[in-house]
Amino acid sequence: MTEVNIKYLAAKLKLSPSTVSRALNDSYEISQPTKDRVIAMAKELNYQPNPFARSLREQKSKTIAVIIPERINNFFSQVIDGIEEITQEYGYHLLVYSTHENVETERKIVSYLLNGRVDAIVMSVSSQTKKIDHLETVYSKGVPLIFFDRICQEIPTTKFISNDYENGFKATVHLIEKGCKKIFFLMLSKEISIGRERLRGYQDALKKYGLPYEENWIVQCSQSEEANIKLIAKILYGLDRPDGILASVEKLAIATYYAARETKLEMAKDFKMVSFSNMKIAGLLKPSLTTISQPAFEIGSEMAKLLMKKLTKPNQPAFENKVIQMPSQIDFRESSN
Amino acid sequence: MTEVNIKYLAAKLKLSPSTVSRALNDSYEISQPTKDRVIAMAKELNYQPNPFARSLREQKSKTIAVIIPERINNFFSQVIDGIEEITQEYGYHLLVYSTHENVETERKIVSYLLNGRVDAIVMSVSSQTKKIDHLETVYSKGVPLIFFDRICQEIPTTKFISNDYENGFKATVHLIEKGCKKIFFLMLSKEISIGRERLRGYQDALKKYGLPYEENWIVQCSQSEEANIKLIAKILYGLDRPDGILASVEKLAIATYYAARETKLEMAKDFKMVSFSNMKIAGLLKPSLTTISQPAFEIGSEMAKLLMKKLTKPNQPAFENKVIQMPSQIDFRESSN
DNA sequence: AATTTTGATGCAAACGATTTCGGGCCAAAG
DNA sequence: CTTTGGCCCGAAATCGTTTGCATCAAAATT
Repeated sequence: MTEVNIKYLAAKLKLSPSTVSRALNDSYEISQPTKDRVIAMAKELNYQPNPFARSLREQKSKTIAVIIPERINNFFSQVIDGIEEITQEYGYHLLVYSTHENVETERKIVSYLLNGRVDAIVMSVSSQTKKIDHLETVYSKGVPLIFFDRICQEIPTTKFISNDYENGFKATVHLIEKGCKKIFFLMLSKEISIGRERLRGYQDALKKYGLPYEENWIVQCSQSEEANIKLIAKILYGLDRPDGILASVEKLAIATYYAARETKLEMAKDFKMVSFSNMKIAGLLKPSLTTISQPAFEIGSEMAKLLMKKLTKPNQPAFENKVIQMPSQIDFRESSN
Repeated sequence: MTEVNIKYLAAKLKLSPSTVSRALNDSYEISQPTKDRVIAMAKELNYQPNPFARSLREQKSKTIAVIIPERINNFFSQVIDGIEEITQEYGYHLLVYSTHENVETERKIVSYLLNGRVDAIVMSVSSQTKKIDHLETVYSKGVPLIFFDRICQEIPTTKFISNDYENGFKATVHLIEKGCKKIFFLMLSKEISIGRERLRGYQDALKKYGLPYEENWIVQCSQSEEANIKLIAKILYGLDRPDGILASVEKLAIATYYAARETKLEMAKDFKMVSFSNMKIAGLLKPSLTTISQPAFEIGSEMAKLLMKKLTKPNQPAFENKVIQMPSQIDFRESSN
């Protein structure tokens, strides 16, 4: 298929393969006239270097793996757009995997990547991830690793999140100021870091305002959209029903819309809601949704910048063990008014 | 980094590398006891074959490129989910690229993939793609190629779309039956195939019902969200304003919501709208949106099945030059009622 | 004039896997 | 007793690049 390789070029030019290679890589050892000849011929024959031969030799792939829990989610799409924006400039490629919030899938994907297929991994862990030995393996193998959003605190590397604690706090205060007394907190799973931080903010806000709260106001939802709707509907039907809801992830806010519709309760009037979400059309919903949205694109591009620095410059140290917070934005809309 | 390779295994086992390779590939030439020993040792040392060495030798990468015009779009996300569902079973990897509707980016991406980096390409062309020599190059190089949604008719390969003509027709008829007399058609670009088919359906429906239509009812929008909103708002303000709108892509429907808001017109009452869209929450908008949604996941998985058949079985013929239509679904909601 | 330096290029060995070829060995068949 | 053929295995070539080292002429130095 790809007939034209370095050897072929060399034969055509009556040079040795090594000279051709060096000329193409602009080595100082090659004279300008020769370089020009080689480059001209390469262009003419439309020579494209074989990436595998190069990767094999150089022990690097110019490829980065991005692992996300789900694809149908604006936040993750925006993050990947941000990553791509930077990596494309450097000629890096992106292998994208979705775990579908499944740990087993996550483990399998990660295991595929331990053999040098990628130069680095950027990931957001699944909501079911509890045991983290597979992530420790990645780290111990020396594969550069960055976490974002759903981070894994135990691995000593750089992590990117937004100011979740602060926003959990602010959102809760906002609901309190709007008169809510019984604010429920919807979360996907206790495992995920992000949920925990947002929860802390929520709890501290209640505490600060001297509001009591019950253990069962913290609602653990599942992966099943239907089950979540049922669960939330049941809560909205309940005697002890909330007058405020803080949804820690977008999909639970959506489920709440459907649950409200089922129970014939009117959001904003019968109960108020704020959600963490990067949905673009939050303003078009009925009622429009008050959101806390993360700087997704920037998180992606910042991660990529860090990666490119490490991968393209010599003698770079390992990623520092630190958490970088990027500020979220709150947009107040009808659902909490 | 990755110390454990075939040579190392061979040394450990006091066998030759070739025997180890054969044992791992379950060759008939190797005795069962030897195979067992090798496999046990490989597992113990957690041997992972080097993908580049293998790709170099075998001239295949077990990687597929997916090129889409934008990431922040449920349709494309679902298609990729569908592709991944199948390819993951076969151990294939997905390189995902977004062109951001930019032809130049598309050309660049495509050129990266001509050197054997991927075993096949699945793509939806950008709305700006007019000249198609870069796609012809892909085809002539023999890289298996499948188009979907935004297809390129000129390349003789298999394409997947939904029944766009039919649905353009049906949607228009629906609007007519709801009493619309002046139905405008919003499209991104004349270049994209998908828009043209939908447009044909629209035109034929008008013709069938004996409704007149003006050339300027077909509105060419751009990539800029703001510009589109302004343009649509201007149309809604106009003397000759529509009482019905058919949006050929989701983002134009969204723009119409904002335009309506700006002009203080009430969708559904002052004008009706139907849109092609795979948005999950169309039902939660205000007013809820009547949509024609494509079987995105199935389109993805069907494409992947075809690909896997070609790539994993010997002596498979090239993809047939045909268009496969998968039926869309219309969901009637408030916006057209 | 003899030697060293420099500049430009070629040779050959990697990188890690697969595979062709061929070599023993042993049992069954001629 | 020779031949055939299956079975098990190893040596070495191969895929396309990059790179340490060798080469070799011309220029510079002593």
